[in-house]
Amino acid sequence: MQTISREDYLKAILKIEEEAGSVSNQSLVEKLSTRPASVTNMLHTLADAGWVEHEAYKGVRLTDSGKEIALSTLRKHRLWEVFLVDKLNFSWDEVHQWAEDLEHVGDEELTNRLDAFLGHPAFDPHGDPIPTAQGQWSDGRNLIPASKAVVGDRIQLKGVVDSGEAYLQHLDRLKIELGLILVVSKSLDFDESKTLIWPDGSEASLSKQTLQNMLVEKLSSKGKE
Amino acid sequence: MQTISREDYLKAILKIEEEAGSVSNQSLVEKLSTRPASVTNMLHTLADAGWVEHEAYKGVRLTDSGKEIALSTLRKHRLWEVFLVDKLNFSWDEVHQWAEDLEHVGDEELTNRLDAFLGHPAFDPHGDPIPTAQGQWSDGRNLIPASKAVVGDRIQLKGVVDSGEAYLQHLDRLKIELGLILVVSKSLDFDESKTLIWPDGSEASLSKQTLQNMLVEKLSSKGKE
DNA sequence: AAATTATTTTAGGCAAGGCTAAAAACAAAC
DNA sequence: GTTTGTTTTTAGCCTTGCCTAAAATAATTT
Repeated sequence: MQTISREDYLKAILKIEEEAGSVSNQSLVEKLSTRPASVTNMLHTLADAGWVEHEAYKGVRLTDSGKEIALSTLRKHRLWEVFLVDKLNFSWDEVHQWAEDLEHVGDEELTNRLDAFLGHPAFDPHGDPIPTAQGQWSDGRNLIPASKAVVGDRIQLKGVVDSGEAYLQHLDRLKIELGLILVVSKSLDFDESKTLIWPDGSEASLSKQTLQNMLVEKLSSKGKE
Repeated sequence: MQTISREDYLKAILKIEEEAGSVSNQSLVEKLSTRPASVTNMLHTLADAGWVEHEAYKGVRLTDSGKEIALSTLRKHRLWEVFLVDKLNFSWDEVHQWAEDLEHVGDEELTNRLDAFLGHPAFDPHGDPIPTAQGQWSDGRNLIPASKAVVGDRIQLKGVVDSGEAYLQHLDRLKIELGLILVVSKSLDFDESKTLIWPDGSEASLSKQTLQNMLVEKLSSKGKE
């Protein structure tokens, strides 16, 4: 049976698998701020439930059913983060703790409705991808928020993170639309804004906020290919 | 320290105090679907924390600090119910279980932002009043949703539950505004709609949805006082 | 290879909060 | 005012998930 603690462990294992490839007990101790004995304990529980495969002294791997739970939990976490930022106007750095609680609430149905209500966002407020209901990472494996592009990059707009009305109107006024290719010409550290060059040669500076919402693909750097 | 279980007990005690005046262990056994020994146990815990006064064999009463926690929990519960119904389009009978979980998430700040996001609703989807941030029951002790009025009632609009744009425009089109006095002339069981008479003699039928959002005061029944 | 260090597991406790079964206290009925 | 029945409490046990301390196993160094 699923508990808060078990979901937390599965989510942590998933993340470490992504980041590091293999999952040691030590890595879980660090990620979860707990003790080695607690980890060993819980890994037995998770293995008994069929959510991980665990060989003593050899590390863990998620099973298919374990991965499903972990992805669903991560999905809920990131959707709730979007809710807290987009709807309740929290800043992106204030939301993690509450999302940590909210991720354990709701079933598939509630999560899908929340997803729809938020406009099917592809990334959370930190730019991390939100798994789909089918447990896929958003297809844009090659897409990044424009906020992560660097000077010199040629980027093409492939989607938006938040499809709220106000934001789309904002893009309209800037003459930004899907498929548009831009070049990053300047990047300001202090407010994380960037200056972009349009195909017609005009320039404009976009805020961090705006850039985070633009889902872009990096094209070959000074492309004339 | 506050836990989920303790908040559940405090909320249950508050409700029983409202409904029955005094709170027996037996009433808590029923309300919480638990066992007598568990109740006695928890009452000791709550008394030690200073949230209730408990004399053996004599029942419990909330202290001021206990009441504060209970009201805050109830407030969160009802606000989340409004969220689930108004924003995620659940029906009013589907939301209780999830609200039961959500009520334990978030602090004062988050709750107040949720409240603002929802338009400071005064009643939850079941017509139960939502305590304010100050722990007051919404002042309208004498106000009810129009959906609870019966045929023959003269009712006066004193407020709206949800102040969303779309709903207010809907009221406009019906020529309904604050202070208007209406008489209930007919009530249909199958869809819970009601026919109302305007002061000028015109009639119209309002949906359950619309009625639930109208906060009215019952005036003396055929009033010519 | 042997020794040292780091990691993982076992063993045994602890707190929260549930439970059953039995005892104690109150309430009602004769 | 006993007796009977209901409610509450006590006593003792269970599960989850955390902990420390010590033992066992890997990994690294010499």
